Amino acid sequence: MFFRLDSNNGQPIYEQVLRQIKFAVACEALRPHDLAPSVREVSKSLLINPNTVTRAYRQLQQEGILATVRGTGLAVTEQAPKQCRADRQQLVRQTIRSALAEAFQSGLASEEIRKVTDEELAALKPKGTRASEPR
Amino acid sequence: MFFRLDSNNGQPIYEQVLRQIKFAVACEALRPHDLAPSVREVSKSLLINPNTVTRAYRQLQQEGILATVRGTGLAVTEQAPKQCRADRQQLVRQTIRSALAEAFQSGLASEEIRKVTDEELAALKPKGTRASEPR
Amino acid sequence: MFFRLDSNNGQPIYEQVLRQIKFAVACEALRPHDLAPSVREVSKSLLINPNTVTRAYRQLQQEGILATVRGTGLAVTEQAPKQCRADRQQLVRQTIRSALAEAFQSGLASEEIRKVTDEELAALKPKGTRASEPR
Amino acid sequence: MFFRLDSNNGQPIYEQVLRQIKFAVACEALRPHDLAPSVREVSKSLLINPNTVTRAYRQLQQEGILATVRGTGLAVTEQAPKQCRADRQQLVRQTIRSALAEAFQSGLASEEIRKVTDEELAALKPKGTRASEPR
DNA sequence: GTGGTCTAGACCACC
DNA sequence: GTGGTCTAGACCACG
Repeated sequence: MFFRLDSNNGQPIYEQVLRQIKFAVACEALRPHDLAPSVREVSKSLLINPNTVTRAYRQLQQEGILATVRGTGLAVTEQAPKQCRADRQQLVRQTIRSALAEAFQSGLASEEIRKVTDEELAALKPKGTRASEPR
Repeated sequence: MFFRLDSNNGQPIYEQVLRQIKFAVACEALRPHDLAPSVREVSKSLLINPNTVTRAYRQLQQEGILATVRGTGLAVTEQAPKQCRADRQQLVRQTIRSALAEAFQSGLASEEIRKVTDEELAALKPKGTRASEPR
Repeated sequence: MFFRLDSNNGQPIYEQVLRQIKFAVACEALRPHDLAPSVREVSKSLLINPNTVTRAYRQLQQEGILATVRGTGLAVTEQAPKQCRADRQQLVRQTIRSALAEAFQSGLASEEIRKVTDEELAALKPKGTRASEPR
Repeated sequence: MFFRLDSNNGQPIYEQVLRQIKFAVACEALRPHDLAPSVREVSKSLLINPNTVTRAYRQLQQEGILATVRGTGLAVTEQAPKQCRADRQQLVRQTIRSALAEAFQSGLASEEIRKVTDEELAALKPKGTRASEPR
């Protein structure tokens, strides 16, 4: 597994791990009955404490994304893909909504917000589009 | 003063107070040499701890938005309006940027992000159409 | 608060804490908007690690029983009482069900199970009834 | 052999195996001097790790239920039937006792517990009425 | 004072 | 090897 941590962007590490697992499930990099990478493995490769990984995994269990197979590891559940895809949708929507609401509340007209959003989107796009360019 | 607190939306209370002062300055509800409402007044009307207000005011002093007038209170500085307007711009931009970046990073295509953004903006508009009225 | 820990009965400590909070809510010893005893307080009085308490409290938050009031503590939610009462019912039922199922599966006739259950209930009763006897 | 595993119901697999052997002895499906099914056989038919079966068998030897017959396998001992029947009794009793105790401790009156127990027993009965048939 | 996060390292049961 | 629990102690932001 190839995790990346953005340390110090305000997001707790355990949550970054959690999201990346969900993301992997959403893109079918992890499928039902697959084992998630072991706690020790993740903690070693990311140079973080096993407890931090455990915390992410525990929450994933509570959400029904992972389930323990004793002595074996944590397996992706059958329902996980559906749930993770839904999650991603909702998460993104929520984030955008609150950002826009904040912008709005701070007194900007919606046209201005729109303009800013378009600019930022344009600034972001290149990185993602380049992927389909010939190398 | 016309403050509103969204308790528990993740934003620290002191920061909400801070922003609203800045906002008031940006839209000229507070002008240079006006006195900011007293700590006591704010804390009583918002039912929050005076320390919290103090903290917001302290930071506003550090940023040069407010300045003490001995024996009188905290007054808005001459440079404050310019600074607050700039701040507002930058803050909003930053917030939107990171929200979009997060959306992007979570694997959505920029068209999808665009769509979601437009929907959310439309949902927000009704309440705030007033913002585009002539001033 | 007067918590009791049955150490070494197999139940994790964090879960015992969790249950006792739920129980307190169910009996209205803790009501909505009350603050749960602080992490440090509980950990000191039970001689357990703060993290263990934190874990219980975190789960109570996830279940919507408690909610953080920042810088203040963890408050019982409005919905908590209903939820805790339901929980208790369901928990007990589930425990009994699986015990009986196990008994059944191990080859006992239901009359035998019935007999054993009655005996055990009788053995348990005195402790609870004695409380209303004169001392 | 007619084993069934409830994976992930909280009971260790090795213990489920162990119990089912004991059960087989208790109901005379396995009699003294019979050979217990081989580790290989069991592990293959239940799709579990041979070590897990070995562990169950090791404990059965320690309890004197099984004994090695060199070059042949593990045979049921003479004393086994008596012991297994006693075990079963005690196990069931213990399970029921702790379930009831938990129910009690969680604040229910014994009448309520009684009611719940009866309901659950009734719900269980249909499947197992056979248990009261003459043998 | 409050909770939230993280690290370090221990011990356990299970496979 | 796996996860689960617990301890000890640190640092942070918030009120």
